[in-house]
This record gives sequence, structure tokens and C-alpha cells, in this order.
Amino acid sequence: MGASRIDIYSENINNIAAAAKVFAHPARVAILQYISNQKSCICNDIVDEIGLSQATISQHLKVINSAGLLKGTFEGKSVCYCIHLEHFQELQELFNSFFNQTKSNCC
Amino acid sequence: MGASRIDIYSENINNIAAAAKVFAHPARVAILQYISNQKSCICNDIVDEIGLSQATISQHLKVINSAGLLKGTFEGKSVCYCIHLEHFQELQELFNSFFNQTKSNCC
DNA sequence: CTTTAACATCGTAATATTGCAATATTACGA
DNA sequence: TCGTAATATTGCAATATTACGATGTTAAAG
Repeated sequence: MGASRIDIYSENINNIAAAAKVFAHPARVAILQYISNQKSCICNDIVDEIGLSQATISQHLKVINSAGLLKGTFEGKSVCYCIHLEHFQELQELFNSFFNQTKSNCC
Repeated sequence: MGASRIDIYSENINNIAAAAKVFAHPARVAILQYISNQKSCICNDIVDEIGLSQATISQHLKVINSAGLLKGTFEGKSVCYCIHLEHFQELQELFNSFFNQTKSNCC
């Protein structure tokens, strides 16, 4: 016990929760905002921008990337981080359909 | 180490992360959906609906309530859970403004 | 006043997350 | 090839989250 019991929920619910997890840490929100504000494909000034170590930023980037929210080159040197807009917007729609479904029927 | 360093981020970023945390667990998403689907102000069939113990559901409800997403009576017996629609929609707007701000400028 | 239904809270165990230092790995330039 | 800059990965330590049983607490029924 201690682990989330994802087996007992519908796929839609698990998808929403998994997506929310990406945004559930301020570092990841900040990283996404920073990347999206860069004119050109600049890379790890992220480490300088946000006050966390390179290892930690790299870990957060991995989480964001695993959710399909990044696009670019990821090998050795000269890496390029960009937002994967299509996937990003898919998540926005997922959230909005959840929000729009949820109404207040009582009180 | 181990704890999130919320002190180094802007308030807006922390707000988004805090809101996302509420939805970052499938049980809470399921609870919100269930409450919103009830015609009348029904209470803890939630425990029967979702396969978790009463103590666990109660904990999740506390998290949801702390985020300001519930409305109703919360004393002793005959409790009434409802979605606090205004706050709920505020969160929707918070997410949407974040999503809309985030663009892909490169690659 | 007692009982009971409906919750909340406490204590605790299991697991997940966060963060960093140290250590790979990789790509490019000298 | 060597050195180096730019990451990724590994291995902890600290903390947070999740889940549940047991135990309070409260309001209404009897």
C-alpha cells in the first residue's frame, strides 16, 4: 500500500491524472514556459534560468518528454528542446473536456 | 533534497502546479466526476462507487476541498459534497491561460 | 441519555518523488 | 585522437503521497 491503484479507474481518468502529473511540479511548469518563450531553439540555459542542478533539470525534462510534450534533437551535444504543440494541445483538450463535463448539480 | 523547492518559482507557476496536483491522482478525478454526475446532494456512496476505503476517500476529499473545489455542509452526519463551480472554472481558466501562453517557437 | 450512521483523524507501512553529486556518454573542434 | 562542452544516468538521502485499520467525533434517531 502506498502506490496509486490505477487499475480500478477508467482509462480516461488515468489519462487525465497522468497528464496532470506532468504539470504538478512547478519546475516542469517553469521549464515548459521557458522553452516556449525562446525565439530560437536554445537549450540548457534552463539550468541557469531555474535554480536547480543540471541533473535535476534533466530528470524533469525526461518526465516532460515521456509525456510526449517535447520535440527536437536529443543526442549528446547541441540538443534542441521544443514544445510538441500538437500533443500539448491534445492535453489541453483532454483537460477542457474534463472541466466541461464536470458540473454542479446540487446545493 | 526530496522536497519541492517552491520558493524559487513565481506565484503563477506555483498556482498551476498546486492545481494540477489535485487532478494528479485518478481517485480525485474519479471523485470529482462522480460528485458532478449526481442529481441530488448524495454523499458517501463515493466509498462504494470507487474501490477505496472510507479513510482514503476522506483524505482525497480533504485535498479536493483544500483546493476550494467543494461546497456544502461538512459537519458530523449528513454531509453534502458538491462541486464549487466558480472555483472550478477559475482553475479551468488558469490552465487554459497557461496552455494558450505556451507556444512552439522553434524546430 | 444511549445508540448508531456518517464522517474525520491518527498512526503506520509501502511506495513515489525530488534533488544532488558523481559518473557516464556523446558530438564536435583542435 | 584528445579535450571539452552539453547532456544523461546512477545511486543515494530526504521528503511526500497513498492506503488502510483503528479510533475519535458529531448529529440525529430512539
